[in-house]
Amino acid sequence: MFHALADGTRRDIVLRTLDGEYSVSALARRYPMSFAAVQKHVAVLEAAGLVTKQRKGREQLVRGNVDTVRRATQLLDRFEAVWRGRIDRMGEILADDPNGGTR
Amino acid sequence: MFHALADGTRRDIVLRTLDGEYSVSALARRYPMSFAAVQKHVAVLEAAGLVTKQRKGREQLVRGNVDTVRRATQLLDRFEAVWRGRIDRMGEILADDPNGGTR
DNA sequence: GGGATCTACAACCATATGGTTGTAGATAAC
DNA sequence: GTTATCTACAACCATATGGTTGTAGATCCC
Repeated sequence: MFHALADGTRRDIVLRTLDGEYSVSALARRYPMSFAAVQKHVAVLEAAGLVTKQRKGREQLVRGNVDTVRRATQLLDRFEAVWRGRIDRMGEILADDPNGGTR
Repeated sequence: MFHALADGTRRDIVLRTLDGEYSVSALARRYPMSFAAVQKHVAVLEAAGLVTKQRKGREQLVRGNVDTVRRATQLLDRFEAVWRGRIDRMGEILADDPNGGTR
């Protein structure tokens, strides 16, 4: 998932498709690369669950999936929680032992 | 930055070093790979600003940088904000036009 | 001083990545 | 029916990635 978000074009595709539906070719027109390249990016995003595709006639509509974005956010929040835990423990040590950290 | 977070070993290193300080070799002992491999991961994380290194004698202490994690979180929050904007607009359309979406 | 440890970095390798072009199947438009 | 459009996928290429081993400079310990 982070890997899928690691590419700038893919992040942009997610942003666009969170804002509205786009066919793959409509997306491709917006980037200075071939249709096939954009198609691959969409496939990576789809495999990561960041977008979903829905057939509509001959075109395939791409929509961003906010639930997966939320899961990424939650994962990063857990990083911050670990950090807070460390800071809290440092506070406890200072509170328990007035001489903590000195010799 | 997302690229740096895209590797599982690197995410684990960030987690550990957010929780406490580790020398590079102390980190390396925890993973089933060579010291040099872990060193490279740390270098990638440092370049992305996700960890900082501080010399202490012959060892190099690695600390996670919560500020950068926060920036990643904020970026993802912006993704969700775009999504909310879309939903809000959809709500407005329905409110403005009772026949919206039908033929 | 001499040996052990920690780090840095280069060289190398297999595979993944991001891009290309080309071909082919469905669907829409005329 | 024929042509144009949208999509899928394969083949290919250059470069990046994640791993290895090896060498070498600092620092610590005896």
